[in-house]
Amino acid sequence: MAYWLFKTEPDAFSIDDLNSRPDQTEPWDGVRNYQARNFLRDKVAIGDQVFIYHSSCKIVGIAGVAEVVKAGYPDETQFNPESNYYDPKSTRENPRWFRVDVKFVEKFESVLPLSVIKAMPNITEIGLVKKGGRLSIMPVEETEWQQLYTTAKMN
DNA sequence: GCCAACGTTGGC
DNA sequence: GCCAACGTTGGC
Repeated sequence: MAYWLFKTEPDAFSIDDLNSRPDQTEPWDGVRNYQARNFLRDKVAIGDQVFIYHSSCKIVGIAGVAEVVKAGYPDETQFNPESNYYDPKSTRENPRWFRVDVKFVEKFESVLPLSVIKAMPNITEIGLVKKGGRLSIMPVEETEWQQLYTTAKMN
């Protein structure tokens, strides 16, 4: 089993939105970054654990946990001219963009803020603190996952 | 295939 | 709203 972090803007879709769905699942669509695409297409597997990260909001940080319930499959929005995520260069024979489905697992009582994550001395590999923190789908090492999870639960 | 220009992300 | 850090595009 692997660990991941998915970003979302809570103004558009938050962990509470995920939790409030009748079946508590959601397709993670609209990712249009090749590095993130490669993870979604090739690496993310059923049962993997996912930190849900809130970005571009008052308190940015890790808000809770989800679990992958469907591995990578073509993102239908790329074929829809009406969609914001439409990509005219993508074909059904050779889809360019992929997505996965996740289900709600838990919401932390308080968000683990990015400022705290950055101040944790052993958290050095996660994409949040590398590459300018701009990747929207990133792997999390198991040792870092454990530390982040424990810290989030203490808050 | 290089690289400048441009667009986007995202923390602050 | 600013701006730094990236990613993408397109001319050559």
